Order: sequence, then structure tokens, then C-alpha cells
Amino acid sequence: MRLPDLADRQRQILRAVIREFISTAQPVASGALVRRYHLPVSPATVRNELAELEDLGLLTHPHTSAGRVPTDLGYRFFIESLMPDPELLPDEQLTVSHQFQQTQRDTAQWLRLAASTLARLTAEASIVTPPASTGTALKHVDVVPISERRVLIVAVLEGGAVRQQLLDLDQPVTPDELRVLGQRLTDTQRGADSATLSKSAEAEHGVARRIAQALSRMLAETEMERGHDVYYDGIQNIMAQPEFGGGDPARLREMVALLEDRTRLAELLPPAIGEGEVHVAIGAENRFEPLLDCSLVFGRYGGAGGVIGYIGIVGPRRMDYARSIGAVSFIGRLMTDLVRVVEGN
Amino acid sequence: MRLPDLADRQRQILRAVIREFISTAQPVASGALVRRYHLPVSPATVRNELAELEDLGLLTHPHTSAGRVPTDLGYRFFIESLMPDPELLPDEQLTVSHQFQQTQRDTAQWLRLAASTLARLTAEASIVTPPASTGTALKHVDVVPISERRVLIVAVLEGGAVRQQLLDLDQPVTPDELRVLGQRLTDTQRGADSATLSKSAEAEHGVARRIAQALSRMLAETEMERGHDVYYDGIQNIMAQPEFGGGDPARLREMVALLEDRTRLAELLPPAIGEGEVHVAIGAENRFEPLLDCSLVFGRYGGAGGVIGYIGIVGPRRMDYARSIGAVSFIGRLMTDLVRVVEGN
DNA sequence: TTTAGCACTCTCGAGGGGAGAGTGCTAATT
DNA sequence: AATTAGCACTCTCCCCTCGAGAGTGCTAAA
Repeated sequence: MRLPDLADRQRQILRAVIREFISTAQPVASGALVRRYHLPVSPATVRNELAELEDLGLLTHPHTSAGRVPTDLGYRFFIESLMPDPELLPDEQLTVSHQFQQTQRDTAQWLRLAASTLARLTAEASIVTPPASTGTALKHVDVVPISERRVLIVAVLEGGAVRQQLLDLDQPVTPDELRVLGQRLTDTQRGADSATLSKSAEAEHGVARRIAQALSRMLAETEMERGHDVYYDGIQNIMAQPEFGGGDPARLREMVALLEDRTRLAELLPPAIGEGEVHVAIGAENRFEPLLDCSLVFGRYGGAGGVIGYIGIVGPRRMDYARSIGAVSFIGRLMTDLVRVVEGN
Repeated sequence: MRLPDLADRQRQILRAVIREFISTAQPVASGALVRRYHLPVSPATVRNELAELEDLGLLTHPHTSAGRVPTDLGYRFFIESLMPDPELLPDEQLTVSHQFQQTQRDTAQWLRLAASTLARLTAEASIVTPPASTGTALKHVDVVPISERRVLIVAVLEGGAVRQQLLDLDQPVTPDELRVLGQRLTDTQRGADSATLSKSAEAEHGVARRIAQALSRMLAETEMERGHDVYYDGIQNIMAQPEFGGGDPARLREMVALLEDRTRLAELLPPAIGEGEVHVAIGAENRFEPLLDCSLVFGRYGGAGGVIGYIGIVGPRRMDYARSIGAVSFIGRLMTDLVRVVEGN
């Protein structure tokens, strides 16, 4: 749908309506508009303009004698050409950066922090997926003795993720043997995916074979698992929104169910986002029925080494898009930097 | 408060009231009781008994012409002496055990699985804390080269947890040197806590010192952090409960806020639970105001090596206590086994 | 001790204004 | 031609009432 051209005054009025509705959650009346935005015209004039904006499909009426409410198209217009600069304030950026630097350099913690920061900044619910390399390749293997016949296999993946698994052996092995074995596997299997490893395992014997097989399984699970450990936070924020609190509690429950179901959650992500872009899906643009009254603001992070993840927020359509886009964009850049550091370049 | 003695018929009626209220969420009437539980007496007789149970403090009246509702004491009595065997069904136990065995042997995954299983089994919200050893002692150190001047320190702790951290070095180091260094640190520092390590670090020089300091910091953060990565699941379940859906949405929001705030969440846990016990806090027995209408069912797992964690569920007072206790107890035993396996004995 | 009968109480939902808010239209004004 | 004042009209929301229904407590009989 092409966005219409608007006269200056109409743009000004549309912007005011959306601002007002975002902050009050109530249909906006012509009188209130004149009063609060000091428009140099009378309510009657504003009403005429509002009627025209409605004809253009940018606003609606809940009922005859109610104020105006933005439509999906109205929000879209706002985002495309009325919205203020969405960048976060410099001191906010600084504070957030600091928090990330102070956190232990551990991927899981960064993801948790990203989710909670995003939720706090925007006062919406946030979603963060772990960085997943398209290949999930092996980077380093370590075999740690736990007891005489039990070892802990630690695999470091390209994306910086660390996977570990216990393995019971059928014969005792010395720590030295294990160290050598880990070294050899690291040297020969660096960059392998689960299929390659599975093939290599057949050329091995005894303990080495068991371990190679275990590694292959670990990689396979990691490859499958992408999207299964999504981080989310700020459910309380969407519960605080008047449109959900006052309305149908079942609808709200479905939304939370969607967030809690990690397998469905992955499908929420828009099919393809370019690097550094932020994608906004408003209301009915979403595929999921429980989210018809919601908007998603999503971004992608990472990218250089094929390792990417998604971050985003979910909130009511009536959301502060400038702030949301600014926060998603900023945290996305931060996460991209972190992924680069972990990747080591 | 001491629990009163009851005649057989009163016990039977109290049990029926609680069962009925648990399944319908509506005040229970004398007539319905007679009809549905085939009591061999008339509603009038039941009414007399109900009045007496009310005098004993086990039931209440929302208003004059409403049915009976259990009090906290009533639930307590039910749990202590009316409840059926809380053990899960054998085939349920089998299914759950299987799921745990099929999962990758990784602590974080187990915790996630425990939380989601608990939520699914009980249809309530679940909380699971990671196993935390009282000492958080070091078990194994590995230093993985990432690039010429950047290493990944991997520390395996007694509880089976694996912590990793990136470190930038001021001089290049070869992979062989790192392997030797990791080996030496593992040998000399096994069992150390953050304070011990910090002292040892002062005796080291150059790269080894930097790494020992980093290790100390990692341990310190892990020691502090206990309770900061609590797992929870099943928020949608409590949202589906009629007492919350129909009532005050703000109350529900506060509950979710409590669950999402990991620092406060840790305080929820009852001060001391014995090994294998399951503790039930009903309604007003909770310290937190938003949970006055809720019950907690909590258990402890682990224990042998001083490594313990907590699992539990949160739901409305009107909860299927037998099932909840059975589920918490069973998953607790499962987790205890897993911790023992990870500890290696 | 149990039970039938009955008056009494309380909730809940439907129905009925009245107040208030806001629009759309028309006609006057700039 | 654009703007505005004035006004009728519409729709929601809240409060009130009232009757139906459910369930109890009490009394007196079995």
C-alpha cells in the first residue's frame, strides 16, 4: 500500500494524534488536540482534517462519538516520515555500554543482559536469540577427566558458544592420554560440522571413537537446537498495558503462551532482515493471531562470520516506535560488536 | 496452630469440599456435595457439619448465601492427613525420566527441562535454581587460544557448571604454553575458591598472573551470582487460572514481576528444607504480598557434595497439592541423581 | 441424630435512564 | 475558499433498580 502525500498541517495533526494516543491509550478528540498541542486553528477545522485523514485510511473511529485512533497504515506513515530521530540519548547509550562491559564475558550472560536491558529501556517485552553460526563449526575440543572412567567433553564452537557433555567410558584412561586426544581432535576436526565429524568417527577406534561420536551428537543437537534457547524478559511490561489489562485476559494469556513456547517463538522472526536494519511489523502484519493487536520491532546482530542472532521487542501497536527502534538498533550494534570480539577479529 | 481432630464423616466432607473447590474454583454448596459424592445423608446434615468445620477454622463463607471455601488451615489439614498418595503415576515417571536421559548432558539444559517439565506436569508456574555448591570450588582449568593475544579461559566448577571468559593478553603466547599453563593451574588450584585464588595470583607473574586473577574474578562472580540465573516457566498457566484471570489484573502483574525479578525470586525460597522433603507454603504463609492468594511447593535437590539447588512451583492456593508435591518430589530426586552423576560418584 | 420445610440473605445479570463527551453538519464569518 | 461558531445527534459509561436464583440457617418434626 502506497503512503499518501499530506499537506503540512495534516502531517502535524496526524503526528499529534499518534503522540497523544501513544501516551494516553484513549481515542483522541479534536478539542484535546487543539488544547494540548496549541494548534492555531479551531477544533472544527481539526475535525475536518481528521475526517480527511480517516478517508485516507490513516485513522479510524471506534464509534460515532469517539475520538480518532491510528490505523496500522497510520502508524506506518508515522514511522516512515513523521517520527523523530530514534537514536537513544548519548548518556543512555553510555550507561548501557558500561553495563555490558562490566558483565562477565559469557555469551549466556550477555544474552540475558540484552533481554533485560531491552525490556527496561522500552518498557515492552523483549526477545533475544543466541548467535547461531550457519555452520555451527567446531573450534576447540577439550576432554576433562572427572573420574577414572568418566570424562567431560568441552567443545568450543565458532560462535563462541561452549557445549559440554559427560561421557562414561568402558575402559580407564589417564589424564595425559585425554589431553593428547583433545589436542589431536582439535587439530584434525577444527571447522567440522556434525556430519563431517560423524564420518571421521568411523576411522577412529576405542575411546577416540566414542568421543568423536559424542562430539558429533553434540554438534547435531546444537544445530537442531537453534531457537530452542531463546531469552525473553519483560512480560510484566505488556501486562501493564491498559489495552491488555482491561481487555480479554485470554488474549493476554495466548500472547504469553507464544512467548514461552520457544519453538513457535523462532517463527516470529521476520524472514530476512538486512544487517543494521530494523524491521517493524504492525498489527495485522504479524502472522500470529494472538499478536493482531501487537507490533514487533526486530533487528539482526552479528553477521561478519555468518554468525547471526535476532533481538526484538513485542508490545501493543500503540508503542513508542522511536524509542523501540532506537533501543533495538543500539543493542543490536552492541551485540554485533560482542560477537566480533568473541569471533576474535 | 494445632490441627483439630475430626470425626470420620467430617473428614470425608472436608475432603470432598476441597476436591470440589480445587476442580471448580467455585464455593461448594451442601446440595452439590451430596449429589456428586453420593453422601448417604441429606444436604441439611451436611450443612450442620459444614458449619462445624467452619467453627474449627477449616472453611469459610464468602458471604451468607454462598457455599464453602477452604481456609489456609483447611488446606493444611488436607495436606497433612487427607491427601492421597502424591507419587506420580509410574508411566509418567518413566516418560519424564526418559526425557531427561535423552537431553544433552548439560546443566543449563537440564535446568530448563526441569522447569518446563514441572510446569507441564502441574499446570502451574515453575521455578528452578541452578545447583550451587557452598564453596563454588574450582575443579579444572583450560586455556583455549582464540587468536594470538586472546584466550578463552574455561573453568569447570565442582558443581559441574562451566564458566568461560575471554581475556586479552599483552604479549603473544603459543598454544603449547597455554596448555601447560592450564594443566599447572588445574593441578595447583583444584578446590580453590575465589579468595584463595586471588592470593595465589600474587605469587604468579606475567600471563599466569593475569589468568589467575581472571579466574578469581570468575569464581567471585559465580559465588555472588547464585540466584541470578533462576529458570522459570509456565507463567501462562497461572494466567489461565480463573481466580487471576477474572480478578485484579494488577495483582497478576505483580506476581509476574516477582517471577521475572531474579534477585527477589531467590528470597522466595523457604529458609531451610531438609533433603528429600517438600515444603508447602499456603497463602498468607508467604512473605510476599503479591502471593497472598498463592501457594508455593518447594523442594531441594542435590546435597551430597554440598551442592544444592531448589525447585518449586507457584500456583493459586486452590491447587492440586497431591500432584504438585508428587511432581516436585520426583523431579527433585531426578535432579539429585543428575547432580551426583556430574559430581562423579 | 437426621431431615423436611421455609424464610431470609446475598449475588448476579438485565434493563433503564441521565450525564458527558465528541462528532458531523449547516450556516455565518473572515 | 477557508475557517469557525453553533447545535443536534449519537454513543458510551455509570449508576440505579429489581427480579431471579442459589444457598444458607433455623425450627420443628420424624
